[in-house]
Amino acid sequence: MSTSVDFDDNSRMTDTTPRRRDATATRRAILTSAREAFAEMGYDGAGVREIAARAGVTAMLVNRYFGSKENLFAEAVAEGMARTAVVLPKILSSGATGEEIAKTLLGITGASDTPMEGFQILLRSASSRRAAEISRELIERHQQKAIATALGGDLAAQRAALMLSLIAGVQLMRQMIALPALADSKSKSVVRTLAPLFQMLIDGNA
Amino acid sequence: MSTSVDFDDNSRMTDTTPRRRDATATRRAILTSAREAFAEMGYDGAGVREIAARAGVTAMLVNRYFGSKENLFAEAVAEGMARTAVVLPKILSSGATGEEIAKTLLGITGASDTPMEGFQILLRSASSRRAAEISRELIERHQQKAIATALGGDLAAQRAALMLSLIAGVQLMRQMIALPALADSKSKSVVRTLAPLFQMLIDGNA
DNA sequence: GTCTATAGAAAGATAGAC
DNA sequence: GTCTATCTTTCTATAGAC
Repeated sequence: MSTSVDFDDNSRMTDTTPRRRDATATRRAILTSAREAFAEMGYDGAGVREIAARAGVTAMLVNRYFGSKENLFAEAVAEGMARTAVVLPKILSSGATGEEIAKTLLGITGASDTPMEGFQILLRSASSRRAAEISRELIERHQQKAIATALGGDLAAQRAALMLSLIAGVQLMRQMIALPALADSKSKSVVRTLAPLFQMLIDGNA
Repeated sequence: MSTSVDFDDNSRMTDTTPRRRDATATRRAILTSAREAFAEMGYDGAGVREIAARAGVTAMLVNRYFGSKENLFAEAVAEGMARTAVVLPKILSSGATGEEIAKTLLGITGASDTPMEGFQILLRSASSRRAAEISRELIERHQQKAIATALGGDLAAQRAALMLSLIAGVQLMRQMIALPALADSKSKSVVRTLAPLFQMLIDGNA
């Protein structure tokens, strides 16, 4: 590298400098963009071009950094699920009541941008076989085990799985399908109906 | 029968006879094929070519009979939901217990071809905005009202909506995500945990 | 009524300049 | 490290023969 240092020193010759040249920042921007796009439009709906455009780069870089769309999706789901993962086990481990869980759930499934991004990606991407596999792995590792531990008692795994089912179902019907009875009606009356279900899953049945 | 066969009689002029020439049967075959394909692979995953091939026709006829893929999907969801619709309200209206519902649900979400095709299409197609709209309309009209009527009592609409949420969530986690705690473990222990939830939605809470 | 053939758009991924 | 330009495939939808 002695004599041919002519692209940093004397930048007169090759002065292009197309962008900011920060690999980690670019990678991070793509991943964030992908997380949002997948949550909004699902695995099939979100195109690499669009994800790249949101991140301010070209489609080529997506494949350069992540190899393929599938790999990008796996990382996006992992990050989304990691974010979501902190919410539920936390409120459970501190001995929350069914009503508190119901309130929390309804509070974070109303707006469009939510802490439930992991589940949203999952729901919007359930069509893809590969996406389902990736999701199962992540749910099992991050969500179910943490919830089952927090719940404790008999049949903790099943109760945790059913709690996840109920949460996913509510998010689906309320946020994505927008079933009026859940989306439009007063949160309070929904909480009243939903709370005892969570309470029963917390307590376990004799 | 007897003398008809005008494509056999004067077959000298137009002798092609490419297929059987039964418009309603062809249309019906396409619709059936579409219902299965959408349930299996979702709106984006199922291509018109593949749907047509399963029905034994070419892709062109799909658009001839249904105008577009979106219209075809709408009809397929409608039929799938109508089939699913008869299951739940029926067992509810006859005063079923939570345990009976739980047993029924687990019985029809294990196999691959199920009476829950309507929900399956919905879950696999939740990525599509248009699919969600179509589904909401159909769920509201066919499922929720029937269930709410069968349930009766206070907050019947919310209770029905939550029952649908729970059903959809269980189907999602058990059949599509294949969460081991729900998919692999003995049905009996899952029923034991699930039954009181349904019972509570049936009774309504004081 | 059904076919073959193809138009036209959009997808994911790659090559090579700078 | 990032770009432009392009390859290849796949999709929905249409045109026209029979």
